Amino acid sequence: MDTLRKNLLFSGLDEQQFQRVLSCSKKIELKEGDVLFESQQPADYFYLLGKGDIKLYRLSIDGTEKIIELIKTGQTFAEAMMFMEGSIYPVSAQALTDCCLIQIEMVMFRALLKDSPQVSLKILGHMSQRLHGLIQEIDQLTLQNAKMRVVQFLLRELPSDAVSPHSLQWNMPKNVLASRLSVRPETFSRILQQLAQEKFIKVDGKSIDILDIDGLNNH
Amino acid sequence: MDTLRKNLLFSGLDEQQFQRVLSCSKKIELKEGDVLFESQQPADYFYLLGKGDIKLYRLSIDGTEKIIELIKTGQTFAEAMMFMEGSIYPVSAQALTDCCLIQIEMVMFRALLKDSPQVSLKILGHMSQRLHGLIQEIDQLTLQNAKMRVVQFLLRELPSDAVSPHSLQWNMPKNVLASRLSVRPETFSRILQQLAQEKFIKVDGKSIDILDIDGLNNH
DNA sequence: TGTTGTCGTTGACCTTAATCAAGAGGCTAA
DNA sequence: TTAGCCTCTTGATTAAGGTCAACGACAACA
Repeated sequence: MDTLRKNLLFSGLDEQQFQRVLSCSKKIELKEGDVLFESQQPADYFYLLGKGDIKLYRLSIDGTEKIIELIKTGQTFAEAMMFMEGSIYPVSAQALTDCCLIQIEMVMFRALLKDSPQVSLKILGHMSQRLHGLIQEIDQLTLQNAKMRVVQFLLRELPSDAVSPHSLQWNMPKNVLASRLSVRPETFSRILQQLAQEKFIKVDGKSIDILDIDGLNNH
Repeated sequence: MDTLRKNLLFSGLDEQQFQRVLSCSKKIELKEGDVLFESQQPADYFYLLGKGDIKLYRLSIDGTEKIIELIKTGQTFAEAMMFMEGSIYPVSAQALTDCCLIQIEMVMFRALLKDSPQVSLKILGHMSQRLHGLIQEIDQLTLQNAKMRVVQFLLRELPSDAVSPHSLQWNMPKNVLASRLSVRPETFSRILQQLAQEKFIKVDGKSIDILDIDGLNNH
């Protein structure tokens, strides 16, 4: 429950309010592969991920999966659905690794917001950011090609003060990254190989060395 | 200023609060083609469209335009950016027709929110919906092909109680619709023609008759 | 130790929709 | 009226990326 206290979202709360949040929270553990919720299910809870990785995704009719977002330790998710009439999850959530998370009742939390404008504003901030991110996503899907998307993705994974060379590492399979980027695994592989040939990166299993950040920036 | 009073967003305000909103609002008029704001510009205002049509769009480096959203009379827009640090517009806005709109100062309005949790909740609701819409958009871009997108678009333009046949009409050029759907005008034209051949619709200039709603629903 | 399964890569081929090019129709302005 | 400019459509071609199939690497495991 320490994770909860530390999360920015709740930092505007006084002790009493925080206790109220606690009282409608519950610890949840997931094994790798467990499904937390599915798209179109009623959205009664939102979550704070304490440990592990979660993927948010949508399925098409023919079963194809598109990962909308990868949630990492410390992030909250699904809180954006709290305010819709009907309020169903627009995505499904599945654990990529063993996870430990905190489940918070939306109804209770929403009630709390009436007394606490600061928290409302914080959530609004979160949602603005997510909105911005989604617009950027649409941008990339429509105005840029697959290679650009991969490049942008790599650049965004870098800390802002990174200098070449810099090493990146993932603990999830490459096809997950591919889906996140809306590219087939085969294409993802080919693009990485191409970037390696151009001496921008060096691929070695699940880690990628970024050799030339500036080079990547100019396509 | 009557438009303002009628908008749902402000319906939770008492007279005094409403006066505060008024005091930081201004009426704006645009001619067709006028640019209201551009992407990356500091976001100081949000807007309520009283009359006309506005397009929100992004430009790629090579000048290609992708319309993110078409705003119709009565809608508010850009209010989602109110809560970002830095707070810049993620899109550009241009008038498709002569417009009449109300500009509201974000700083002032944001201050108001601290005293009025109901309005905060309303805005949160709005943003949830927009978020949901964007996710659906990504869904359509990645999990569906161009024809499906057009079909979904047509279906969504129908009022929920519509029965076949039903006539739809636009006052904007077809290439605007095409960009909204992330399809080239040529492709859009071909798809409409194809749907017409399949007897699902009948195209006549700027109006389209939907002949078979059920047929469209099953692709 | 081999067996099985997953993951990643590679090659050959195919499909979708973009691109390029041309022309038809409509509207406005001179 | 014609000229010029849009918008829209249609046809031919192309390119990006998806699909399919095969295979090697590697881990888990009996």
